[in-house]
Amino acid sequence: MIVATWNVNSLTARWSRVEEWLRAKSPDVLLIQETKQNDEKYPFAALRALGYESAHYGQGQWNGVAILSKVGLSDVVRGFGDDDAEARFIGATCADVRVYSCYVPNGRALDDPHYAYKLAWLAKLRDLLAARDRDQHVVVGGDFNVAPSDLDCYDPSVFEGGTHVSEPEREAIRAIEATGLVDLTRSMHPDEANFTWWDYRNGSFHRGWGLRIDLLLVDPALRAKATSSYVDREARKGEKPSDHVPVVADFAL
DNA sequence: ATGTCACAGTCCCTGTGA
Repeated sequence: MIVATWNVNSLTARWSRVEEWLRAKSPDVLLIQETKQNDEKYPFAALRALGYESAHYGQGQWNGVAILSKVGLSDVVRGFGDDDAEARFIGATCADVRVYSCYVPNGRALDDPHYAYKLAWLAKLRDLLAARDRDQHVVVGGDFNVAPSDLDCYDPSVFEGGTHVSEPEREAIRAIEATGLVDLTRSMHPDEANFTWWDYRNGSFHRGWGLRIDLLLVDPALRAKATSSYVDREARKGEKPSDHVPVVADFAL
């Protein structure tokens, strides 16, 4: 079973790239972040024609997360069941694997209220995962907006005093992993940076100024069944790319 | 370090978010 996660930075703007990528890679499950659409605009029918059922938690202008599946889609949950109005979290069961698509808040700056919101959001995610059914495989994928270690950042000195690399953010990721989850890309490629995002500005992609902030966290038993994983940096090239690229994994289920 | 992209509304430019 092939599972991927991709922050598309507007499914409206990215539709032709997403359609092309789905045809080329044919993942069984794709976790999408930043659809920036409501349900009325979401391409349910076009995705069905490609063989995918969809669950979407949309918000219109900002955020928006989705789960696409060729292998079943049931028990959908949207959000954490609290009063958070931002559409950043959706879960479903696909082929007996519990999957979650996460769009973690950016944080903006360490002294910005959005940073406290980010840490609180990550704590809510940890609590949900700590209470999960341990008999079921789980994939927690998405844009975490945190580079878990210095290897995941092209130049940590540039980010000193900023978000994405701060110790509280990294501790929040470790706390999520401590519920019994493995960072799949890092586990399978311990020495490669494997950046997943490059700023649109400054020619960052061609200069190699990237971060690894898009993650697939899986339970150890599922990690043992992983046969391959890769970051599809080809998706950052060509016409109208997202600033993020897909992270893909194959499991022998 | 900020050279871009996407969005909505003020609507062909500007403010906001990333």
